[in-house]
Amino acid sequence: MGDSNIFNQIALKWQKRWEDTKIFEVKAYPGKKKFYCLEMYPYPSASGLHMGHARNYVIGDVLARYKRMNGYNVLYPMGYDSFGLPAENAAIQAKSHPKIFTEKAITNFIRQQKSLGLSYDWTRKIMSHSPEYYKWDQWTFLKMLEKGLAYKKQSLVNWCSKCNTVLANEQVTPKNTCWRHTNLEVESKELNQWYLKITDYAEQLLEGLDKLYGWTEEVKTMQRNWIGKSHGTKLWFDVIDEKGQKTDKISTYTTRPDTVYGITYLVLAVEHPKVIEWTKGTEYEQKAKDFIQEVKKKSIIERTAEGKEKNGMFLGKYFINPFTGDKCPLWIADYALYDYGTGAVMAVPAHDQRDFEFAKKYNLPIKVVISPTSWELNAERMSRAYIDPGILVESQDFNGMNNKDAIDEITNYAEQKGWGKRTVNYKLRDWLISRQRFWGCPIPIVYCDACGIVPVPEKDLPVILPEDIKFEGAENPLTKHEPFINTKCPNCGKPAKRETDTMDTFIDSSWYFIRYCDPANNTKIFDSNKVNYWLPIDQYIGGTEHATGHLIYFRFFTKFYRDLGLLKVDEPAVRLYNQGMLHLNGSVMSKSKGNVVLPEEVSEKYGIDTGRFYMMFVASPDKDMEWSSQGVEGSYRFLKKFFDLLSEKVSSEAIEKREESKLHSTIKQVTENIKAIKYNKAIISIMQFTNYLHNRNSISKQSAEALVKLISPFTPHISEELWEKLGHKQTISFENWPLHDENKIDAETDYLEEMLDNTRNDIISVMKLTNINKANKITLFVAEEWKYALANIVKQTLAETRNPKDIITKAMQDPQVKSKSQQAMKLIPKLTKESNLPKAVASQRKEHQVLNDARKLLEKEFKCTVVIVKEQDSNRHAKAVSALPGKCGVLLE
RNA sequence: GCGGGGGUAGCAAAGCCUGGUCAAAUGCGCAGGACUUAAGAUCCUGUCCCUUAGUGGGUUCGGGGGUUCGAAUCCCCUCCCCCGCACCA
Repeated sequence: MGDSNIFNQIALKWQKRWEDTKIFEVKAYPGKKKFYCLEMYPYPSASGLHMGHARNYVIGDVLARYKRMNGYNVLYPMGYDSFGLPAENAAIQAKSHPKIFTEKAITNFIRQQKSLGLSYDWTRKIMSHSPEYYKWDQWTFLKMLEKGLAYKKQSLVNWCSKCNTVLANEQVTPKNTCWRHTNLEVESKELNQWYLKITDYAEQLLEGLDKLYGWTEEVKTMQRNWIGKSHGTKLWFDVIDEKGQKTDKISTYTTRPDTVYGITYLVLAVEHPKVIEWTKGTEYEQKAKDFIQEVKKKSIIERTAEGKEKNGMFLGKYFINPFTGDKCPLWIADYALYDYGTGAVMAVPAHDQRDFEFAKKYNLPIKVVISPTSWELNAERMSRAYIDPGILVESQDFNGMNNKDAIDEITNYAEQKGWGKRTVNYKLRDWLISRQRFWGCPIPIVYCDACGIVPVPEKDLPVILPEDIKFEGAENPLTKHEPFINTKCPNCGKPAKRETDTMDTFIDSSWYFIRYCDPANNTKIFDSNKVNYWLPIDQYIGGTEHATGHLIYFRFFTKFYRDLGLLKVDEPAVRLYNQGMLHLNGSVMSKSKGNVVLPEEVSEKYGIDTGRFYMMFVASPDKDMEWSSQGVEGSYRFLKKFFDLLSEKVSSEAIEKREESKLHSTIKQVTENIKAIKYNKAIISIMQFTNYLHNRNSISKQSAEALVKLISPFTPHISEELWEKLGHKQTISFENWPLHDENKIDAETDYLEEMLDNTRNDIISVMKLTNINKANKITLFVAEEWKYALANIVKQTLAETRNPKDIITKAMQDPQVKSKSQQAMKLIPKLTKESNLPKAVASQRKEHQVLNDARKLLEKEFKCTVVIVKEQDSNRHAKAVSALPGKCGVLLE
């Protein structure tokens, strides 16, 4: 391989310098404005990172660099989500230790990330597999235990046979597969596991969403759905035996208490404990067991997909509907979910589609209690449930009531009678955190025959994951590691056994962003002062795929620490940015698909700045984009042009007015667009200004310096180099961001410059056409433009009225203006914006001035006399027209 | 079904919030030209259609309708694509 690219050499030079001078290391600095910019920390995969990952990091890096230049104390850290299965599986295969794989991968990640020029404060690096970090996972767990938020229970759980562990609800895909093995369905197992009571925070997690103004609606909606709050009513019914004796109670949850008079049966989920209880010793016992078996064989998706055929079975029991006194049958059915509500459903077949289908299949009665206003429902002839609003019928005292009102009224009535109670229900479930795997944070619990479940005392933390382990098969080697398992009960000192399950790795990522604020603290989880200074995260960047997992968990943890009094914020991140995916050859770039572009390739060929620039330029960072090697070439061409221009063509002359005007509007646009993370637009402004300067073949020092600053967040290495070439000794990274001066932006000047350019081109064209290469005199015919006519109208109208709309109308009535309405209207906003008369006049005056300037410039350029006459000066105009074919605006003499 | 995001010239992608300066930025691609022995690189010009030295005219922003002096932009209807949730009682 030959010499690497010049940009690459520059990149290496500056990366080394940044590292040597430690310029990106930060400290909490109370009183100084801060900005916390964070990308979701990665799992350090052995395959390293490709440009798709790089895109994500560059989005944050650009912002971090921009904020630094705006005087913010910027916290921009990186770390590794380094517990987890891939490393463990690799270790199993190689009969080695996951730590070895993990740390090797991390080393590689760091090397790659540094090569991207990311301005992280590397001293804050955290790795969740280090005992210094996971000690505080354990500490947090103990705190939760203390507060009653961690508990152990026997329950049906999701089990992935490939991962050989249980999974949280959030880790099961909608297709009911494991998130890591998307073609393997998860199984259901009944296990005794540790849970975190995230449901205690359901309401806060829901309400907090309204405060997250910097989150997309998409993610907030997903979280709302996931939390799944609904208002309803709990109703309980007396259960009777065949003789009519009351034997038990059953409670149900409904959002439709207005339909209680239409209940004709009740179904329980198969998991409901009452099923076994009630059928015990009856003729239904075996049948029920078989039915449950049958249902459990099916996957959750088979059971719960909408439209699936519903199956059920009568339980041989009845209940009394207290509203009507009717005796109705109790069933079990596969469509009832044990997880939701109370695990039992009061069935109203006339007004619920699922109940309707079930009733039809098993010939259960259908009773209409809500009637549409304009026609009559006939229970026998219904082909589907009636779920629209209507008027109550067959509902005793509530007959005739609008069903919406009846929801409230009937609930009141039920509460009065003691039959039911208003409740709020959530779909959110508690978080199952036990994992039957080795490579995770040990759960700090000891089981003692005498004392039961005993937490490891805080002083004994961390419970360390042993290094001398042997993998045999896929099983967690901790279960056979005697020195780990065998311990003494912290309570009574007798021999006891340690919990061998480890925690879900999402625990690690639930608070890592807090630890960054105080990463090396070994006396407590973090220092509150430091954390209160840095939090909340001002800009969080990561994929939408975490919407209902990590992004809920980290909010939960934040609220928990807040309740412990450790920090003050309610929400971890006020702004969340979801980046788009990078594609190659039409599909998402990924190692497993084999369609990756590596940062190394890009660096070698073009320098990494080119890659950064290209990715930020092609599309808005939140949109998916396609990698195109030709596109990268284009960016490279531009950067070379940019680099040459600023290295060689910087002049010492004072900045010209027009250049200054363009410079200031460029500063304005770039700044606004970076702020809004519309980097693509910011870059385009930079390109346009650069191209403008390039055509003029010179650039003032003022523009040069501003331009280098403006581009520096995107192409930091090249920018440092140019900054140095411009004679600066300090890094550009902390230079003041350029400010634009609105007064220097002069649209009028820009417009007139364009006009001058056109005129110049006209003259050249005419010269060519007439074979004249030098004219002594050039006469320009400038149209007595509609502008003046319009300005007059505006002036007049303004004198009469102050309503811009009137002006427009009046202008349209003027035949002269109307004929050129399209062009004429272009000027209207300018003139009417502030409805102020002097401005209209001023703009008129200015035009004359500039025409004069134009004349001078043209005279200089063409070395001749230039005469400007109004087009209406018809003599001269006629002469011009006759001198050349067509209508002529330029006459050469 | 519910919720979210989209459909713009050969391709990618701006513009839409705040209607007029929009035949619509920018990049890629393509065509022509300059330079060169040549290729590459670089630079210039063009790139919806017709016409022009410049101007100008015509038809465009998924489809249809409306509001307006004026619509890619606002409103209504409709078609298509993507993504989340989904028998949640």
